[in-house]
Amino acid sequence: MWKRIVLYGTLLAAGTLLLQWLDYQRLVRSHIGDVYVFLIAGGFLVLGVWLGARGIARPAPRAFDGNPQAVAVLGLSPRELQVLEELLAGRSNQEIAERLGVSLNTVKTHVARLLEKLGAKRRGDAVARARELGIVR
Amino acid sequence: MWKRIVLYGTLLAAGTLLLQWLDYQRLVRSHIGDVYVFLIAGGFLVLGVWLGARGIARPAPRAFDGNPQAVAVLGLSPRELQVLEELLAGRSNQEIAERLGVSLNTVKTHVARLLEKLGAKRRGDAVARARELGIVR
DNA sequence: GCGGCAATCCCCCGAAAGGATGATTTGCGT
DNA sequence: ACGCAAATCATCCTTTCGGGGGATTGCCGC
Repeated sequence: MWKRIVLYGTLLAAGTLLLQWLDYQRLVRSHIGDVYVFLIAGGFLVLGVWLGARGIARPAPRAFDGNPQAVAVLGLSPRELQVLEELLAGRSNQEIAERLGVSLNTVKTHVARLLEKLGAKRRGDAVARARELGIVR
Repeated sequence: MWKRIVLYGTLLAAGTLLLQWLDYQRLVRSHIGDVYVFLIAGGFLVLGVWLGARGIARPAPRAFDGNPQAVAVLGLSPRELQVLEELLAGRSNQEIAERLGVSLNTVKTHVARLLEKLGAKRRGDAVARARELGIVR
């Protein structure tokens, strides 16, 4: 983050210096000054396009943060989120139990709580809702 | 497309006129001219950011095709694809039967064929695989 | 016309999933 | 020290899924 700010700041400084230089040139030969004005405008336009493309377009492809807001509102515990990931992968309760190193009964209670917290009647339903809420990808 | 070109052209022309005016002002009161230079640079920078954000970032959210290749290779029938969509939504066999206007048994056979064609043991597994293959979103 | 295929429906049965509770342990904040 | 939430495991019971058959209809290509 700071790296990018420094980068952009440097670019701005460079652009400013360029402007100063161009301004000087323009004062010396004032007849062709309009050319430099266009160069300045074009240069900053290109710079802006570049910044916009990689700065603003970055968050456009949807950053999957796991949507902490929704998680907090629903009151999903860390363990339940883990189980939710397993559900997303289409695993059975038994598989989840083995992968998480807990008993089948424990997985069943976690799944049951996920179902009620997400307002779902089936595990597939829970996955679909979680995806809509942006909790999982 | 032409609409946008005309729009951008108009914006450029307006910016040029602004530049001309600012240039005149600068010549009159040459001491505060640097302020205008910064305004010009900033204005075009903002314009460029705007253009870059909505022009270049446009093709980023790529279209979803449904991956006909994978469907053909797996030999998935149209009806099976319909059922697959229902599975993605997390619906039960009974719900799917009602929504598609067929019997529960029919849905079960469709699901069973989807499972074997997708190499899945559970419906959730089938959904996960179909998503990986790009058949569904 | 016959073979193949998609789509439809049926039955049986075992396995998986879900609902309803209850209980224990552990860590965390007041 | 106490209360609370999370995590854990359990039991009993019902519903849903999935696997194994089998069967019919309609359409398409050879």
